[in-house]
Amino acid sequence: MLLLVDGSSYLYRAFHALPDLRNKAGQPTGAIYGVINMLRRLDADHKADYRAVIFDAKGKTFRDDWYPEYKAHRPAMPDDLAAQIAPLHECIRALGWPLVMIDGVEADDVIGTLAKRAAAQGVETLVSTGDKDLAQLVNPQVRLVNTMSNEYLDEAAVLAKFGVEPGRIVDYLALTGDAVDNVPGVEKVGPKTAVKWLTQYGTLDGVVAHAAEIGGVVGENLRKHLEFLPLGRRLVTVACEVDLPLAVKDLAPQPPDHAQLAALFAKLEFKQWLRDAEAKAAAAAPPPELTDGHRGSYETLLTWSQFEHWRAKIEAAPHTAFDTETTDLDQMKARIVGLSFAVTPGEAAYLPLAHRYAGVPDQLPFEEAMAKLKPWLESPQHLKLGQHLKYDRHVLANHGIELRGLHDDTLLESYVLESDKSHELGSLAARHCSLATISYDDVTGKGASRISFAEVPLERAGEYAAEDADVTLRVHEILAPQLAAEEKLESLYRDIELPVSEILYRMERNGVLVDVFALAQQSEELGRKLLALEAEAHELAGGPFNLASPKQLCEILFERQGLPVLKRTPSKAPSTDEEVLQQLALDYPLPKKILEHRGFAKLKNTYTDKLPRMVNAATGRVHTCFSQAVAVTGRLASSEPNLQNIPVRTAEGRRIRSAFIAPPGHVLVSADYSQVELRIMAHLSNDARLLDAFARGEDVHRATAAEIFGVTPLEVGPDQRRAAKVINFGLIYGMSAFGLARELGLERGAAQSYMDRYFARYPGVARYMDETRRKAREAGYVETVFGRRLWLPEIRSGNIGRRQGAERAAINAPMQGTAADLIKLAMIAVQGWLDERRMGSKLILQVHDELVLEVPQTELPEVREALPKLMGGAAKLAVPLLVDVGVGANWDEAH
DNA sequence: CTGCTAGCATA
DNA sequence: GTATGCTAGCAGA
Repeated sequence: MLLLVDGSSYLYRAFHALPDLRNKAGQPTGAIYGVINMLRRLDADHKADYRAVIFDAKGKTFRDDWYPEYKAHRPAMPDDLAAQIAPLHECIRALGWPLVMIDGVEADDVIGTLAKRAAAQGVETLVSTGDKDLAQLVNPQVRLVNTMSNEYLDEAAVLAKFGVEPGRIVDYLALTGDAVDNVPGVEKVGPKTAVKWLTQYGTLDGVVAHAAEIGGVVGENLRKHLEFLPLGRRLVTVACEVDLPLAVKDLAPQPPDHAQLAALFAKLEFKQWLRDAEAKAAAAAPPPELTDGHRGSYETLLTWSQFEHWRAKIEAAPHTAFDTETTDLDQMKARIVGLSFAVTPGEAAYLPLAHRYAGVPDQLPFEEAMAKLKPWLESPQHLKLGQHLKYDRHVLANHGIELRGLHDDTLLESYVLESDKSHELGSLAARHCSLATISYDDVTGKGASRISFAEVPLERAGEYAAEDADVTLRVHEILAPQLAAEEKLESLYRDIELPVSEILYRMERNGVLVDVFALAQQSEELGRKLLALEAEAHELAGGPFNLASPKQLCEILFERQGLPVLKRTPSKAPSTDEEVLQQLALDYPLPKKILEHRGFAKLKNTYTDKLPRMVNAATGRVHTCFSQAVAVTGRLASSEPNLQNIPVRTAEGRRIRSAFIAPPGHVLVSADYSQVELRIMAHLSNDARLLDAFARGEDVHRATAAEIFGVTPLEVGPDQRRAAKVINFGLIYGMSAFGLARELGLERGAAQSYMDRYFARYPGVARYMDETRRKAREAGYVETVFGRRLWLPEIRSGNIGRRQGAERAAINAPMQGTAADLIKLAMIAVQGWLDERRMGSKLILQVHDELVLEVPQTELPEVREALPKLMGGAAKLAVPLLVDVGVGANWDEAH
């Protein structure tokens, strides 16, 4: 398909139709905006094999020779329009549209000629124009579209619109005239009369032949105009045989030059398109050339004299990047294989201590070397930096060494600067230093054939390990100044993340005691229940199938039993998720069994079977790993095992929770913030009514229900409170009326009216939501109360779904993120207090708004009293922070 | 053996 | 309708 755009016609229309846009320099930009906008729409709507934008060129045309008055009445082009032509042409070319402008030939004639040639080659043409004259070109191979009104004209549509088919449009125009081009028609003859005459007499020639028969003033006018009519007809006829210095095949779309577009849009101040172009330019740009010529001064330390030389270096250095190589990725089990150090960029050393393979060269004796390094590693005065030092801290602890002087961690530097990017050292090296690094997988292999680092040949190991230390130092030297330039981010990093990293290390090390026997017992009971349910399900299904297979389940439910499909998965398969089964269970027996089976299977497979296997043989406890740099909002994540999703909602689930126990003489204490995200919403939005509700210590869901339903708090019924609770949570998640309706089982309109009433009663919240979306759009990020930045790269996406997703994340992130900051501050306060008093109580878990401690009985009164104060006082917000404390022999009781 | 989907546990 | 991590099943290597 050939797509031809009548640039001249749109340029004039955009200039007059659009408001007087200007950039800061005062240059007019409205017409450019209008035309580009249209081209972008065309681009999105049509996949053209060939395309061009055609403009009138300067210079006289053959029509001027025929008729000196042609277009003569036109006022000179306004300066503000003339000024937009050159930049518009640049934009069009940068967009990858061939631009055609031929001296002495009008745009219409270029279009007509190209369309005709295309048809001869069997190529269909779509002409985008705002000019009705071009209707004469329409035929089975040529259509018109007015991209401003989205009106398409094929032959039938031309007939319907004008009353004559395309072939007689020139006759029609000769009669009516064309005011735009100053071609006069018959006086007093408009569309109606022209069509009437043409219908009656066939063609213009027919009309002329019968001119004498037409009565009235218009007949008189026609006869006066007879002499001019042939010229008029020639003037309005588009020439389809002009000489063109190009062919249809020259009009293939070019790839857009996003960098050039970004430069143009920046100057014109088309901000949204600028973002888009920048993003695409970045994506399209060849990745920066990565250098790996930075090795060379890497030394492998195999003699005492080499060792002492480097020991002197790190003793004297203001700070040293260091890294450990180990036997295991499990931080509680890993043993040291070697250590690497770097003090100046490009210079690093690897100290191999425990490589074991056939023919390995002699290494320095492990114990002796570690003993000599221990004072430096434990010295708070000697500053260390590294990548993910929490891991190295564990590894050293496994050898009885307590790392001190931890000054910087590139993982956390990167996380605070750009939480949404990868913080893996190789990515940091590529992103910030344009360095290609050796990956761990390259060195050890991966999957089943992965070898232990101890088996990696010294030469290869030395390259890899020394490079790690070197690159860590280089990345730090790039990131540290970036942090230093942003006071809040620097404080977030140094005053929150670094101290929290140490606390997390201690929590992981503490671990949590699990009643393995109780879990085993529960596993067995669950196993029996599962078998029974499986048998019943097979009975109901009329044959055996795997209840855990959604695919097989679909077959049974929707094909064999013919149950209605209520929902589909993103891949269009019928969904069998909990919501669907719950609905089906109202009418059929099998879904109920599946639901029960699913629930028990989840508990058994994920928890009661797994947790006992995660108990560390040496400590007898479960040691989760808290990830400090994976959640974009600033939250922690827990894995291996995840102890932040231990069941709590069902009785059977809580039984698992009750297997998390305190050792003899101790209790578990759980302290959680009450409705912390809603309180943060009150703080951020500064909404008077919401602040007041919290200040008075009201039940906030009840208060919300009273406002929405227009009753007193005492009159609020349970369903009303429940609805208000859903709304309050929905607000935190950036929910729409659609989502609310689904959740509450209401009509969309009813949900909307709830939301309208909410926002009417809490106008500060409405304002805050709008403001947050605006800020996200303009800055590309939103912030927590403590200045943590949450980047939203998709907030300006052209894809509506992605953009709305980013908007919801923008609403949620400041609340979730502030809550995350807050509990981190609380952890620092609590741990500081425990340390100061040399308490035996230990922090063992954090679950987003809850801290769990293992507390000696003797310390219970003190801890119980202190926790709410420490956590509640972690930050001064515009609302009180309420903390609920529970105590028990196990986590379930404490909760 | 690896990567994907569906489903589900938590805040 | 936000943020995570983990499981089983399954398809393609």
